[in-house]
Amino acid sequence: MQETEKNKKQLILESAARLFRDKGYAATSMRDLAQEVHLKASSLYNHIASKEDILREICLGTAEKFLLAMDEAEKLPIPPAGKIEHLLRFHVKIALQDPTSVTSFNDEWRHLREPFLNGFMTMRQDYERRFLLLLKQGMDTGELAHIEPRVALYTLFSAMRWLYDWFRPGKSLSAETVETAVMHLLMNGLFKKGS
Amino acid sequence: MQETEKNKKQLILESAARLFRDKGYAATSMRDLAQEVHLKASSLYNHIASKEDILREICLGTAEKFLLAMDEAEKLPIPPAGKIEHLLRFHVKIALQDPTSVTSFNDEWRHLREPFLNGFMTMRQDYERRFLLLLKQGMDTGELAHIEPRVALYTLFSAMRWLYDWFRPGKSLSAETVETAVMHLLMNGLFKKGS
DNA sequence: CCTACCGATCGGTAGG
DNA sequence: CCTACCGATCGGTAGG
Repeated sequence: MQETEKNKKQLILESAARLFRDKGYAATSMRDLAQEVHLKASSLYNHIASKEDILREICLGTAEKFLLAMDEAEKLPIPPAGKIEHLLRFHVKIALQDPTSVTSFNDEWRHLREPFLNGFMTMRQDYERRFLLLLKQGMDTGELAHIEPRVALYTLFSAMRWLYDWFRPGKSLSAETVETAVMHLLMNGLFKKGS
Repeated sequence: MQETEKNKKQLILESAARLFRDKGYAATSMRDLAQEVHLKASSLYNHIASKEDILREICLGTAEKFLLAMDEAEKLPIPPAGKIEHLLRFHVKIALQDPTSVTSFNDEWRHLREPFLNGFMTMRQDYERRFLLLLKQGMDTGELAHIEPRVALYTLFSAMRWLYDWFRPGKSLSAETVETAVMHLLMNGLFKKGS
């Protein structure tokens, strides 16, 4: 059945994303993954073409989500700084919603081989280029501080990585608390404001 | 000879740190490493006890460097916010000086097994606990903005990770430019100051 | 420091 | 979806 076929594949992709985040792509065996979804290793190949194929679907799927958010942000009828804030909040939200896929996207994409590696890097560069443009525009309008734009870009992206890698919202730190605190730190800095 | 013995081991550790950063610990084979230092795989074992032993030396050695910097910072005759700035500048500096070891420290430590895993985590937690205390003190004195301290801690640490992972200072981005820009962004935020 | 080799495990296939 | 199995590669050892 098409239906179950699809659900099983989705389950495999989700289990793989979790294993890749927890142990890393290279340290995750197809036998680990098979056990997770209650199959023998050989049966996985009825649903996916190869181990790399799984990583490819996760990485390209996540890249598409980021690019869609960028499309949306660019269309907003607000100044550049607002678009950037919108995107950074998206980074926080996706980190809390789908942390496993985003960790593969961030940390494991280097295990892709050509031609997928190139396709992935092209998407990533496109996102970075457009984000960089928004940063420069925000600096030109005077909304944003004049900080070397590439350094700002990578520092902002990097600042979220603990959210993907291992953080899980819980009783002691809620999703709201985290979003508020992260945004405040990145937008206004650690030092108390005042001129 | 003791002298050459030591140099060779140091060379192995440095080559391993570079391979672990570029390919990951699990994807780096002892044969990869042997080739890098012009030996056969079996000869590596005259210098090191095991693959995990290499990772352990890198991770614990780096942890010690961070703890030494913390000792220093705590002794400075300045307010807490200054100590934090001092430590963050240390994070930038070590990222530019020894990026390979710090990447293993950050990304590959999870491949350690007991009892080393526990020893490593204890050192890391000690560093985080002391950094957290400085943050809280800085907020109490009114120097630092009131941001959820643990979120601030992990966001600050995470913000540097692109420096370790893949950045190399060069003609287009010098070490000075990077340090200035990163510190400005973290201390004062992306938005232009002004009340 | 090397040659020769070990058992274990890897991703993946054949065939039903 | 499974059993049975493949060649390749893994970390590491024996012995010199």
